[in-house]
Amino acid sequence: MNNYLISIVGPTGIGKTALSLKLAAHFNTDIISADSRQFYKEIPIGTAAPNSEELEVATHHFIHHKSIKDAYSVGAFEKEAIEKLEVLHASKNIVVMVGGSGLYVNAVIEGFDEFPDIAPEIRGQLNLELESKGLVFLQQELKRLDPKSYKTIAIKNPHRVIRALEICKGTGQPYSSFLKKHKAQRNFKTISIGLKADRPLIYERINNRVDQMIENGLLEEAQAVFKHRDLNALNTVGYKELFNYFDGQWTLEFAISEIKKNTRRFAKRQMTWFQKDSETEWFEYDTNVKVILDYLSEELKKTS
RNA sequence: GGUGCCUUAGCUCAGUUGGUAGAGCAAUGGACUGAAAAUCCAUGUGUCCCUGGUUCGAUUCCUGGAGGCACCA
Repeated sequence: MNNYLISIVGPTGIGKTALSLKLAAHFNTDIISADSRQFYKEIPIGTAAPNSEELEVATHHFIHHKSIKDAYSVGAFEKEAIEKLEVLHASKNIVVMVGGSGLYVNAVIEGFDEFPDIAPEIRGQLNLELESKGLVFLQQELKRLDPKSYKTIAIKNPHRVIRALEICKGTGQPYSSFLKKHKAQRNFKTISIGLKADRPLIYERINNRVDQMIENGLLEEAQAVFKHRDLNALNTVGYKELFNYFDGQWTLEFAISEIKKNTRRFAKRQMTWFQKDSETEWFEYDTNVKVILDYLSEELKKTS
């Protein structure tokens, strides 16, 4: 018997959660979340995590399983998600995955190359050097330690440069030497479906959803985590803007309009990412679920 | 009603000693191997408010008009 992962992708606010619930109910299965911010239990409103009613429709995994204070990464997620899928596939041959974090979706479907764990102090040190000596200095370091990566990675992107350098320094070997670029062997087949809509409609839905989040208590939620604002988990749309309001730098009105703008830009980046995958079958956001189920049953027949 | 200033990209404004123009923000396109809701890259043609005049040529100078702001009545 073949095992399957039905992966739902698309921009934020388009209705992925609602579709995932319908599919999970139909196939009587669990939902794996691949959303890099819904992991955190302290920030459910601003991340549009499924609410308690929705969480009861199906068993969810990787929702609210971490604290904003936990260090977490896509590598750890890949490992946990694959382990979880092994367990679930033992009793269910179909599992639903839903999430808007392209890198995390890829981690599960295709896997990454293996990298040794690197002591976090190395990255801390590199970030200090970025501030004191500048990006050009780090670029030259990379040129010396890993000329291949120097040529291939986005050299103007500090995160990329620091990531490559931390591997070089932490392992004594070039970052590029770990990149094998082969897809991981998975014990399941993936069927990827995407939800789409016209740009103005997506933006309108985003604007409305932000207003709804404010009504639902986003300010209180952000206030409660304000003192942890430096944590990476809170470098998140909906929080970082409100922190500027709490600071007195921005008016509430401006902060809210910035949240809307940054969410729209985020949605655009998600679309750019997901469009690349030619395996994904795209449906209009309001497609009747029957149509999607028909497509899925065809695909399940085809590959079994 | 009078006087002065203003009207240029979606917004806020530069600028052209007359040769049809450029910044910031917004917007758009893209990248992405353990920070990813992160981070980074690329992209600037618009009746230069309208009208007539001067000129080889006017967004720029002049006349008239419209709208805005300020002050004086």
